[in-house]
Order: sequence, then structure tokens, then C-alpha cells
Amino acid sequence: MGLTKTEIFTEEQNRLAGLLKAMAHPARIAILQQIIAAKSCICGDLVEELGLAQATISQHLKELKNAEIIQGTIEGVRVCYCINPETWKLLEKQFGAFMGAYKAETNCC
Amino acid sequence: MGLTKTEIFTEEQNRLAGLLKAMAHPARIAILQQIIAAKSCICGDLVEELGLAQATISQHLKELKNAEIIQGTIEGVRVCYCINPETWKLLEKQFGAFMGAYKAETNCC
DNA sequence: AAATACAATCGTAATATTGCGATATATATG
DNA sequence: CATATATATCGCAATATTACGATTGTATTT
Repeated sequence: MGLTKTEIFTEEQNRLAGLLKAMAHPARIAILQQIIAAKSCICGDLVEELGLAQATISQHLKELKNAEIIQGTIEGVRVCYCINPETWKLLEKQFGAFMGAYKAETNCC
Repeated sequence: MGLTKTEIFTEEQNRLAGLLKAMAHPARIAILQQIIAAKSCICGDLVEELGLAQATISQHLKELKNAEIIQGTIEGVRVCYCINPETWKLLEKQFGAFMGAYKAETNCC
């Protein structure tokens, strides 16, 4: 095996899991923090900031882009990566609802 | 390779990534939802609810336990799994801070 | 003590992820 | 057009994840 059985879960469960998975790597957390912190946000800068090879950064950016967490627009030679506000909002909502469903009082053990 | 370079990231980035990773699977999302929804929360029930083998569920539970997202207490023959309130609180805080750092107005592209 | 019930672990196969060097591609600039 | 700069993609090796049957462990019943 080694293949997630997506068909037995709901669309929402799969989508939320996918978004979390895209963020579930320290390099991608760091990349997102850099993008948020910087006004301009370029791949090259990230390579200098983080201690990873250019190919590796590019791959992480691709994954974030596939999950639609970020979006990139070509700006001359460079590419400007930014947060995708739609997805960000969706994630905040979905994850918030998920986390909020638990009330500490409910604990039985 | 194939080994995440945890040493080049901060403790917080690694911890948050680890917690998200533990949740970044539809089966584990579903398991957590079940645990939250149910008053009692037992592995056997999960096997019936989700369409996965007992060994698979047990493995997912182990991962959630390793990440300290859930905790299990032995209750006779069964094991009662519950949310770990400490970790849940930590995750809400850390992820909240991370997500909140982004303001939609900051977008440049 | 034997049988039963529930959950954990082992072993294994299939697939995915991580990281990087090398190479390709695309856009400026001289 | 040649060259420099920035990013993407390819190909590969190492490791991790997902899933499950089979087995083992552990507590409760009979």
C-alpha cells in the first residue's frame, strides 16, 4: 500500500488535511513567515535566509503553490510570491471550526 | 537525503510543523473529530466508524499520541483516548499567532 | 487455566517526501 | 546575439509514510 484512502473521507477532511500537510514542514513554515514579514517576497531572498539549496526552496514553493496557499506572479527576472488571501481565510475558518469543536470540559480521562 | 534539516530551524518552527504534520492526514482528522464528538472514545469504535483496518487505526493513534495531541488511559480491556488539553491549547495559540501574522492588506501581487 | 476480547506491534509492500547537483528555461542587460 | 541573473525542472539517493495481515500482549470471563 502506501496510498492514502481519500475516497473514504469527506471532501472537507481531505481538503483540511491537504492544507495542513502543505504547511507541515519547518522550511515551509519559515518560508511563509518570511513572505509575511517581507513587503517584497522573492525566491532568491529565501535561499539566502534559510540554509537550503535553491532547488529545495523552489520545490517547497511549488508545494505551497499547489495547495494554493501562496501565489506567484512573474516580475521581470524574478517571481514575487505572496499569500493567497482566499485560501488563508478558508484555512483559518476550517481549522478554527475544527479546533473550536473541542471544549476542555468534555475530557473523560 | 530524504531527511528534514531540523537543525537549521527554530524550536518553534519545528514544533509547530510537527503538530501540523500529526494532523495532516484525513484519517487523523476524522479520528480527532470522533474523539471530540464522542463522550467515550475507544479504538474499536473508530475501526467501525472509519473504513480502515485495526492495525492502521492503531498506528494513526500512536502518531497522535507521539505528538501529544491525544492521550490514552487504559480502561479495562479497552483504551480510552482523549484530547490532550495542554497541546490543544498550545496548538491553538501557536497556529493562531502564525496565521494572525498575515494581514490581507499587505499583499503586493 | 483456558477462552475471549481488544489493542499494540511486527514485517512487508507500495508510495511519498526531502534534499541536492545538474540542467533547462526565461528574462534582462551589454 | 551573447552573457548574466533568477527560477524551474529532472534525476537520483536516502528516508518517511500509509496500509494491512499476522502475531503478540494484556486484561476480563468462564
